[in-house]
Amino acid sequence: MKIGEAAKESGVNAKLIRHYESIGIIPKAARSEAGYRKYSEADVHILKFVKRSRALGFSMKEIKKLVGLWRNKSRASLEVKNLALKHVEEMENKIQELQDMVRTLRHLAKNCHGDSRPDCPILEDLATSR
Amino acid sequence: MKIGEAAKESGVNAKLIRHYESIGIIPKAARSEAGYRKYSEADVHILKFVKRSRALGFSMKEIKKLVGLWRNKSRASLEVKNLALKHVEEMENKIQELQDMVRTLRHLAKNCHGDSRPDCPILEDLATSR
DNA sequence: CATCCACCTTCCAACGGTTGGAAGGTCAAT
DNA sequence: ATTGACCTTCCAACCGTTGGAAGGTGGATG
Repeated sequence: MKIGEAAKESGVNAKLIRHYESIGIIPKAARSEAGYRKYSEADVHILKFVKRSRALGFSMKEIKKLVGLWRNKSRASLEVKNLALKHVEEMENKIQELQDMVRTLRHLAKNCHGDSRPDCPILEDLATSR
Repeated sequence: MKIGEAAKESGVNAKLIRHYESIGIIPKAARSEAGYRKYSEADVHILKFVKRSRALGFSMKEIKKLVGLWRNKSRASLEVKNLALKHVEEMENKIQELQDMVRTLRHLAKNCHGDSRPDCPILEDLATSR
């Protein structure tokens, strides 16, 4: 399988596949005589694994670990679970941050006329030191 | 006021102040004879405005607009309000995304022993095409 | 006056994750 | 023989921030 087909199969862009290889997320692909990268079904499987991990918000660093754990059949599930829960915690912190911002901005926007007049509580807030 | 003092006053790092100037977020600072940037209280005020806007999650592009609107006394509050509400909407989308990921991962983690055994529903999920 | 230190200057590069382009090689079909 | 679809590598961009290197300036000390 050449990279284009592996891309189609896995749903991961060919460019991105090369990138993942270059940063060591996935193993270096075997090469054909002409120098083309060759992929097996197992390789495609890894790519799908990476894609799914990205969709769950893991960083590339975390994914590197996850791929390692996945391929190591003697891993402890504790390690995976801790990685996942740490990630969940980070996402929850991010959510909290965003919600705070949304709350503040919604409040400010509610008190803003939103017409052709220039006075605007949003700008007033931004311009105020706290 | 030199850049260090302006940084302390505004809470914006000196390095970041230069960066903001270079990308046109804030006007080019006046210079002393030796070439040092000089800042007024008004400049510090702009820096605080930018800082506060960042804290509310606005992108630099949006902040550029906001600074422009703030300094333009004949602006319409509608424009500011729309900018703010568009930003709120984006943040709410992001929150939704994150919540979906958290929900999925929490569910997977709950079914994971989290001990020394290797079998792990989290990895199984990641390895499954959908 | 010399020296020291804290400050300032510019320029260049890195982080993460992805995407784009340029310039060129390879392979199959027309 | 030429086209066109694919592949290769390398380099740069996005965003916002931070870091370092290499050098100039200002004011206080010895």
